[in-house]
Amino acid sequence: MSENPQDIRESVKGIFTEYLEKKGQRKTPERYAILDEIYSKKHHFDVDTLYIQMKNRNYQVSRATVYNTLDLLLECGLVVKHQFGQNMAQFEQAYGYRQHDHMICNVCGKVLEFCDPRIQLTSSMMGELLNFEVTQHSLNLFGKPKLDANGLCLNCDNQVSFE
Amino acid sequence: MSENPQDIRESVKGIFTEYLEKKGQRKTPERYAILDEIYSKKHHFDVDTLYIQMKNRNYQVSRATVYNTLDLLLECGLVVKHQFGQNMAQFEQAYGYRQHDHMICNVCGKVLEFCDPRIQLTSSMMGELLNFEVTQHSLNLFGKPKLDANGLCLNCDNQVSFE
DNA sequence: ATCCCTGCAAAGGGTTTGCAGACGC
DNA sequence: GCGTCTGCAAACCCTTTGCAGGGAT
Repeated sequence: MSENPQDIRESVKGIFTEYLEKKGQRKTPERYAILDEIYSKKHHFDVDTLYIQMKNRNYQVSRATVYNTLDLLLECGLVVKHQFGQNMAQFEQAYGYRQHDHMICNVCGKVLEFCDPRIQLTSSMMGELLNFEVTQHSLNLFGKPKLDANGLCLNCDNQVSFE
Repeated sequence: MSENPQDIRESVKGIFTEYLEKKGQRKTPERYAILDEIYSKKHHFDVDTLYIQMKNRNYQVSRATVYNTLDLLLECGLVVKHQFGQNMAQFEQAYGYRQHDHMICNVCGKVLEFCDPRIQLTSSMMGELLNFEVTQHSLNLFGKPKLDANGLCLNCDNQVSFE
């Protein structure tokens, strides 16, 4: 049922191709390189990280192209976008990954994931009630990490203080 | 149990005073004017709207002071901040208002509110599970409004088309 | 050959910052 | 009077845009 990482990279390439053809858009190497970079790394990223990563791999793309391609990937559902409260948008892979939501650490900004199927119930119930066809949801929990006896954060192992 | 609008405006003033004194911050007329403006209007607003509103009332404050004061109000819990996905942060009153979440219209950007107590359950359960003391949450549902037989949006009554 | 896409750099827009003068304490 | 807050404008940062050259079709 669930594909391995390499299969996923092939699958998303196929989906992207289909999408580009349907929309009459060009299949440029830059676009595929960006898609592949996204799906070869860990789940979350921001535009600049992606841009720098590709530059470090000696694959030169402009920021404009990164933004342009991300728009396409958002539109065909291969990537989702989040605004966790900072200025910078965060993105993540959307294919081959189960539905989940996010817990954001108030101290270090780290993002953890969790699942709760009840969110789906709320989502569909409220859509019905308010006359919307819900296309996306985002539940973000913000919190202070609990510390162990030594004042170390149980999640990031950093020394944190709450003055 | 629930206070009327005028009582609320007095209550928040008291809370703000207490907070400013505890933090050793000055009680400037600008700060109180901003707080009062926020609690005299409808629930949601953004920085620029607030700034313009005050200017129109001939109460001149600088944007810098608005931002500064909003930080204080966020810190003492009288205001909450949202990022609904646009560039602009949205704020809302946090005192005297029941816990709720938001449905954002993909077409017109309008924001509706709803309540579902199950979110609290998810929030506290996930805090426990992930070792966080959850201080805030935001659940945003994004959706396409359902249309009536004439293609009118059931929520905003505007003619909308989904090309 | 067409004309969309890329890369570059400049513009945009919300937010933050630096500094001088004002004023709460 | 001291030290912080305000107002103004410039700086900042992420994102978008305009334009000329290049590559997909």
